[in-house]
Amino acid sequence: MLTIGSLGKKTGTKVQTIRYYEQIGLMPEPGRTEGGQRRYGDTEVDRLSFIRHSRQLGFPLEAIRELLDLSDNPDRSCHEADSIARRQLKQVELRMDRLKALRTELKRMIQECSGGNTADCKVLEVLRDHSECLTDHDGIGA
Amino acid sequence: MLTIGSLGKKTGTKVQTIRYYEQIGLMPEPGRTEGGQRRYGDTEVDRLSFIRHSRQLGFPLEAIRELLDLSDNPDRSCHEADSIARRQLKQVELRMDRLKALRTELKRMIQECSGGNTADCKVLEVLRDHSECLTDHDGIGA
DNA sequence: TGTAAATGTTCTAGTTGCTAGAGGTTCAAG
DNA sequence: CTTGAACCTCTAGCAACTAGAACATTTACA
Repeated sequence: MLTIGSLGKKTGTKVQTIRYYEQIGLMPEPGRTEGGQRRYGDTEVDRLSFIRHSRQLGFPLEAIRELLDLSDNPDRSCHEADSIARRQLKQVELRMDRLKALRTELKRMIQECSGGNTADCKVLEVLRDHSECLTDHDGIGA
Repeated sequence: MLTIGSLGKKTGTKVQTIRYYEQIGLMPEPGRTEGGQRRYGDTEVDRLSFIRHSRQLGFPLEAIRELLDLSDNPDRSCHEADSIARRQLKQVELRMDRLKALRTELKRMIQECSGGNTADCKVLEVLRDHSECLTDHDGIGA
């Protein structure tokens, strides 16, 4: 039986985060000691590992909730899990494309820095001049 | 003189977002009509364009605040702007590296999907098996 | 057995960068 | 002069946590 702290260490999760997952129903309410402290077993270690690994792959918590659901019903079709993963891959590729464009522009900006004073700073100039760039209005690499 | 709506259209910014920037002191308080509606001039168009363009390049609002500050003081050194940009480039490259790793793992996952039922779904299996991956504990492509 | 340190508890509020809605006012066109 | 679009303020919500206050429990060691 593990304390919340050791579970955290085992899975690379902060204690507060584990409690947060419990609060939003992603982790089950665990057993408690007489004094009211949480105690965890192997099932919980596995579940939390699954969650953390999925998070590291960028899956949003709602997608993880679906995946856990699929995982709990072994007779359902694999296609659903597959399509969730595909959706996630699309997201990742989209973000990569955006970041690539950003990197290019940032590099250009930096290369042109004269090192003088800000009055003729290329960095600020590029930032000011909106027209030069591919005006991707809902931009940001979110 | 522009209304907040036309300023928004000109710069690709939602009205609420402009008010939010004002609230956090990134945009100045503009003049008002007798009825209390905001009216903007060219200065504000420029400033907001600068902000939006910087956001599209992924700069956090705090960095933009610094950049605007530099921009307002033309006698200060360009190096500060340069180093902010460099910091930002580092962030972008870090995120790209992470996303690249994620993409690889996601692709592998998807390719191995058998299409059967979830009991032997590779996607779920990979997600369950934490050991296979480069355990990047504070991971996420944030 | 006593006690102190480490770890646990709940609750609330903050983070970033917006976005949405309620409920009301002003403005510009016809 | 009316109508309807666009404005106003204010509050709350989103994701996915993180941090802190104020207190309780557990564990290790003397």
